[in-house]
Amino acid sequence: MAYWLMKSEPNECSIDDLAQAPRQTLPWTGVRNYQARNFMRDRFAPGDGVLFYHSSCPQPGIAGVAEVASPALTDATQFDPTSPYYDPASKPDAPRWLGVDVKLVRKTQLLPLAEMRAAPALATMKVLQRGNRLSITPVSAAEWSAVLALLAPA
DNA sequence: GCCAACGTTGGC
DNA sequence: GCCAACGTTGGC
Repeated sequence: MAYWLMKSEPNECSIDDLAQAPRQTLPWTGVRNYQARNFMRDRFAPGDGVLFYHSSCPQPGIAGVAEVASPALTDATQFDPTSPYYDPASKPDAPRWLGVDVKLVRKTQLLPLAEMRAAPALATMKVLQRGNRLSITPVSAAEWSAVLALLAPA
């Protein structure tokens, strides 16, 4: 079992959107970075733990816990000309981009980025490293446990 | 709005 | 294969 941190802009998809979705499950779409895609393709497995992170917003931080709920699937938005994630170079017989279904485990109180930075046990987290921009980053078992210890119930 | 950092593109 | 230019991310 592996653990991941996945960034989402709450403007687009927040923890509340996930909570209100049917079966509290949504397809994770719009990943357009090969490294992040490869994590989903090669290393994700159903049941993996996910830290749901709100980025590019007034209060960035971890907003809840989720889990991987499907194998890697073709991201339909790459073929939708009306989508901001449309990729005209991707062909239906050779899809370039993948996603997974993500299911809510629980919403929590927001663990703000500033508190994450202040926690020594989280200092190794990829998302906190200088210059990190990856929307999906691996989380170690130790980091996962340390985050859960800091996450208060909603 | 600013800016640092990074990924991608494309000419050579 | 190199590398400069450009676009994007994302915190502040």
